[in-house]
Amino acid sequence: MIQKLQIQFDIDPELYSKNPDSSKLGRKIISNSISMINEMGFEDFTFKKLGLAINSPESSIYRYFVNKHMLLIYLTSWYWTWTEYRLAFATTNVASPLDRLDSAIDLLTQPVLIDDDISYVNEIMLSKIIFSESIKAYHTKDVDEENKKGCFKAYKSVVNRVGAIVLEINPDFKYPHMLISTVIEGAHQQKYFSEHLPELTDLTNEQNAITKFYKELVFSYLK
Amino acid sequence: MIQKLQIQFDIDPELYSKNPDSSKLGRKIISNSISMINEMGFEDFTFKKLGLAINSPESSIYRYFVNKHMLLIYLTSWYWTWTEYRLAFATTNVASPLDRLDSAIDLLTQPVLIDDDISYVNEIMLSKIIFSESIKAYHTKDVDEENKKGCFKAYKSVVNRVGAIVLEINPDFKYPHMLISTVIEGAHQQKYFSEHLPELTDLTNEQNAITKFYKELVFSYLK
DNA sequence: GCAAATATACTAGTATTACTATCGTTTATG
DNA sequence: CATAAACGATAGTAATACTAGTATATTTGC
Repeated sequence: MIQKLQIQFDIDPELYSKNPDSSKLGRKIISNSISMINEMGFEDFTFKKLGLAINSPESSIYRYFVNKHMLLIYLTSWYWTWTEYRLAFATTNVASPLDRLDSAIDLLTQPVLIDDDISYVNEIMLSKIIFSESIKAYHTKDVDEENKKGCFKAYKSVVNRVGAIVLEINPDFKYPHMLISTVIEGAHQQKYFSEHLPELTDLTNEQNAITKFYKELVFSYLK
Repeated sequence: MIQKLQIQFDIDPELYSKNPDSSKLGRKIISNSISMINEMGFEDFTFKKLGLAINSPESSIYRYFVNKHMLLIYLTSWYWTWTEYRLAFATTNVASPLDRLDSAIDLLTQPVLIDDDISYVNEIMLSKIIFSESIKAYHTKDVDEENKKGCFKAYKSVVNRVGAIVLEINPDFKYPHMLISTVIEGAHQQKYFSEHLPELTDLTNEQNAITKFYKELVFSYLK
């Protein structure tokens, strides 16, 4: 029998009170919160509703995360840790940095379409959450504190890794991090705009217009 | 005696319950909310606190705005209406579309530094709010409804106007709105990152790195 | 296989937020 | 100067975001 390899990440213990990966309830919290946030949006999602859905009291969920905001940070960290793994996989053994950057932009600007993991984390839904809600993870009054605790380490690491490819292509380039964070955040926003404020984008019939736009933008700048 | 011209905008009546510009209390609500949101951030700002600050009961503020979110939308609309006016002023009688786009990017990527209006709206503080909090005006579960009501008309109009300059430079360009909304939102975010998550940017000693970055990005793409 | 530790369930309760309602008084305006 | 509109004062509600305490399972270590 073929056993699919289950990806295991060590998420920084600062991000939770009790490791959700260490118990049945914890895993239920993660998988159900992903589908619930996806359905109703982060604002309408509450620990009370989650508790109802998994038949556990609110107070039990608080043992894992001090609040729903830390849960969102946990989910985003999981996503970026996983994405760095995907990036490494997609770019090793590719000699040309231009090709590697091209693959990286594909990964960063498109939501996940297939869930090839068999864990309790649905990666398609998680990536949707990242595209539509991740900005709420760091755009709050507590950013500085949370940043000190390392809440955004995984995201910064991804930006760094792709920024390094940019520097391989053009070692004198002054703004590698700005460029990559503009692409990532821009792609998330353009996707959101296309669904809710289409006048701020340019919807066409072509597939992957957002990816195409950011590739042209990046490569014309780097040449 | 020289009387400075006071700029008057008609803000869409859909955005308020009672026009704050029509009464003393209304103007106090606007000017005090701008300084309070600036000081404590939008999340910590409440109508109760505002009421205390201006010595009026919460319930009186609700007569002007159904909630604090609509007040934020009012403020952003005011800003974008004013910015379109500034754009028009900065670009009329400039023949070259390249020069006009250059001026437009200056306006869109830099916070306001001088308040030359003598009204109850402090434009320096308002522009700071736009840079740091405006994303919260449209990144909510109620976007679609609010969009239908016209809450984001002023913003879309600015994106359109600058997008039109892009098309003058390159009539075949496919993504004028994407490009401009990327610049605007990107500049806001990079400013925020530089203050809270500097690893996502490239802070240098140079002045106006963000403006420089987006100008290079845009003009290299359009050529 | 059983005691000790740990995890979870159940219930209750608090502070704050985001409103809504009512009514009396002040202020503007024709 | 009457009358409508605006504002102030007070009270109250539902929901959210927690915290506390105690009872009951479940795991684990010997």
